[in-house]
Formats: sequence, structure tokens, C-alpha cells
Amino acid sequence: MNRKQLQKLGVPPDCVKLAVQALTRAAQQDQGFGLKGKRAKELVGAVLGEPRAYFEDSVWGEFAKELVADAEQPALSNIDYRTWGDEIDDAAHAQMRQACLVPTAVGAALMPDAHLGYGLPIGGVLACENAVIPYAVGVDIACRMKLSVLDLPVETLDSRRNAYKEAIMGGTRFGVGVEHHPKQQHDVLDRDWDVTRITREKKDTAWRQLGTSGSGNHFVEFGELTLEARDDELGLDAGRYAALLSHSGSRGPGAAVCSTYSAIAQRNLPRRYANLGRLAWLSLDSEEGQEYWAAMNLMGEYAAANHAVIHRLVTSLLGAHVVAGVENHHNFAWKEFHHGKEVVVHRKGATPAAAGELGVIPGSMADPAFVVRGRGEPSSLCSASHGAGRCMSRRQAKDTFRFNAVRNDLAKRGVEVLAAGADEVPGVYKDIRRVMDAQQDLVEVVARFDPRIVRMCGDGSKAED
DNA sequence: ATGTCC
Repeated sequence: MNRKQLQKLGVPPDCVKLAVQALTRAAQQDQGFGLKGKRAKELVGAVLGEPRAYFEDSVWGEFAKELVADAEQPALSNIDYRTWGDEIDDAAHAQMRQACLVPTAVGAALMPDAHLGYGLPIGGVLACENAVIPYAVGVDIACRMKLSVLDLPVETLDSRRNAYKEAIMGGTRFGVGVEHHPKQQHDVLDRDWDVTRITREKKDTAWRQLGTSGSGNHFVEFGELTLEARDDELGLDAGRYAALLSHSGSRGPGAAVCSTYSAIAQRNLPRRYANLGRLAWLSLDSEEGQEYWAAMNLMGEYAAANHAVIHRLVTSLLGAHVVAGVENHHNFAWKEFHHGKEVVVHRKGATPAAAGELGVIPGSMADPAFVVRGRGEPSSLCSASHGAGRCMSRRQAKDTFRFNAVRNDLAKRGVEVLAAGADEVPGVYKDIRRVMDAQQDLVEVVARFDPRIVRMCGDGSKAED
């Protein structure tokens, strides 16, 4: 009997392989019994009819157990999600509805900067029970923000402009595959990179890329931080400060971890869930799930180290010291308690916003970023947006904007862009002020950061220096 | 967002 015949008989697709193995064993034990025989059909039919009666059978036991396990696989969920903001496209909603079908999903929310992503939309928050979804964390695992407030008078942003520009140009590296020469040092290299094969193999890449910014929406910029009132936790009085803000992640190694474990998850995805595709999950009880969890957390430390090195290099070139700081992941998964039970909360392009938790939400190269304090709103799973959110694709942006023209406009508005592409100009983003208005119940604004000197990945160069 | 992976 072949696969097709077995399935016609009622064998679930995920059990066909074991049925074939059982038939082969049966044929070996009984010389007069061929695989095509009517008897084969009868035997398979009998096991299908009462699988539990065959659990101890040396020929049919394994197949029988798989039949029962397959029937007991959890059904699709169908949970609800709340949405903040009203400028979210249908495609992002469609992805969120798919995510709400994931069998382990128990909570979901969509942030006001949401837009289309792989698997879960960017700006999507998804809580699962005892399972992790690599593509609900995202390709750039632990993509993150870091703000450092400097001990230099805010006026030096103008009076010492060249020193600031040289510090950014000398201390940062942008581009796909870009590395530091010589390699930088950080304690993260002393962590255990042998937790998975892929982290072991990517450790040297990680070292070479340590302290680099990559491409896309990543940036390093100087700007002016304004506090309307003293903030004790930040340790800053009301006033204006020179500050350094960066957006970067786990570079090549994080992408390799994501693709490795999402491929495993998708390969293991039972056929009945096939249309969930890139939302494939790994049980935290499985070896693969534990490996991903360990690798993801290492990438979290690595991304934090990248920012630490960037800030170390840039502030050291500038001759500045750091007097206060805020940082947070916005592509990550955490074990947290919500509604009385422990769940895995995936935030993919979403800022953790538990009550009292500080975070940074950037706008665009010309619009303000905000230091925020979470309000711990339960229905958002204690989350907020991670930025303004794109309202135009990179492709469309290249056809719509000429970067040099935009750059001249921005210069008149007091923002000097050292390098960037047309796909990251302010016009490709929603209005950050509207996005902040839409999430007043999620975060309170602690400070505003206005960009003054900005570096992103330049156009037409994949590995510029 | 990354890098060219049988």
C-alpha cells in the first residue's frame, strides 16, 4: 500500500510513515502476506478503528500510539486581540488574526505602529503557553534602543558640531555584513556560545561585528533631550541635555539563530497547522525549544553589548561621560505572569511597558524619540509601540523621494543627516505624535529627544565604512 | 534585517 492508499483509508498524513513501517514489519514476520493484500487493508483498518487495543503490539504499537497522539493534538485557538491606533493596514490585521489561531496562544495585542512582517506583524504582541515562536521574536533578535545622556552642555551640539560628527563617523560602522577592524572587546564574548551549534559557529562573526549598526532602520544619532520635570529614576533634573541614541540589534548571528530555529519549527509543524507557516512554534519542553531560548537570550546580551561598544567608542572619541541612560529590547520574548499564569510574551516591534518600566520609542531621523514609562496596561500585555511605524514600503519610498532633496530640507530644520537612504526619510513613517496619542493609556512621556546629527546606512553601499 | 546557507 502506498501513501495515497493509506490516506484514503483514513490514516492521518502525519501517521503515514509509521503505517508504512508497520506494514513492512508485518510483511517480514509473515512471508505469505504482501503489502498490497486485502489483509493489509483489513489490518490497518482494524488499528484505525481501535488504536488503543494495539498499543502493546510489537508490529502496530508505534503506529497506534501515533494515531492517538495525532487525534489529541490541540485544536486551533481563536483568541481576540485589542488594537491601538487607527492607521493599521488590513494585511497586519490579517496576520494578527492568523497568530490568534496558534494552539498555544492565550493573549494578543496590536500596537499603533503595526505593519506587515514575516509571521507575526511588526508591532504584534503574542502570549503563548510554554511555547516560543521564532518569527514572533523576529529576524533581528533583541533589536534594541539605547540612550545615553552626556555630561556636555547642550549648546555644544552647535558650538562643537564637528567633534560630534567626527565621533559618529569614527565610532560607528554601517552596512550589511560590516565588521570592526580591529575587533572590539566586550564581556559578552566570555559567555557560553556553545549553548547551540549555530551560536558556536557564529561566535567569530559576532566578535567581528561587535559594535556595528548594520542597515535598515538602524541608526546612531546625537540630539537634544528635554525633560519638563525632574525624574528621580532617570536621575535628571528638568532641562535640556546632549544625548546619544542608537538603534541596533544582534546583526548576522541573530538572523542565523532565527532562520535556523524557524526552519526547525516549520519542519516539525504538524500538517494540520500547515497554513500557520512562519508562525511555527517550538515547545519549551522540547530540546529545540530550549536551544532557541538559550540562543535568543545570548543574542539579547550580544545586542546589548553592540550598543555598549557603540556608545563606548562614540563617547570616548567625543571625550564625553555618561550621566544617565535608558535601554530596552523591542524584538524579544520573555517569561512573564499575566492574568495569574506564566506565559511567553513575544514582542516583535513592541516596547515592554510594565508599570514603572522605562523605555525609548524613536520617531524618525527628523522627528522626536520619547523616553517613556510604562503604565502596565493588562490588555496590551504591558506593551507599547516601538516607533512610529512605516506607512510606505522601502520600494515605494525609493520611487517617491530623492534623498538629497530631503536631506537639504532637513538641514534647514536643524537636522544634519550624515548618511541614510530614501527608504528611511521621515515621509515613510507615520506621525510619531499621533502614534503617541494613540497609546496614552500604555505609556507616559518622561522626556523628548530631538535628533540633530544622524547616521544611518548610506544608499547604494552594502558595506560602507 | 541579514547575507549569499545543498
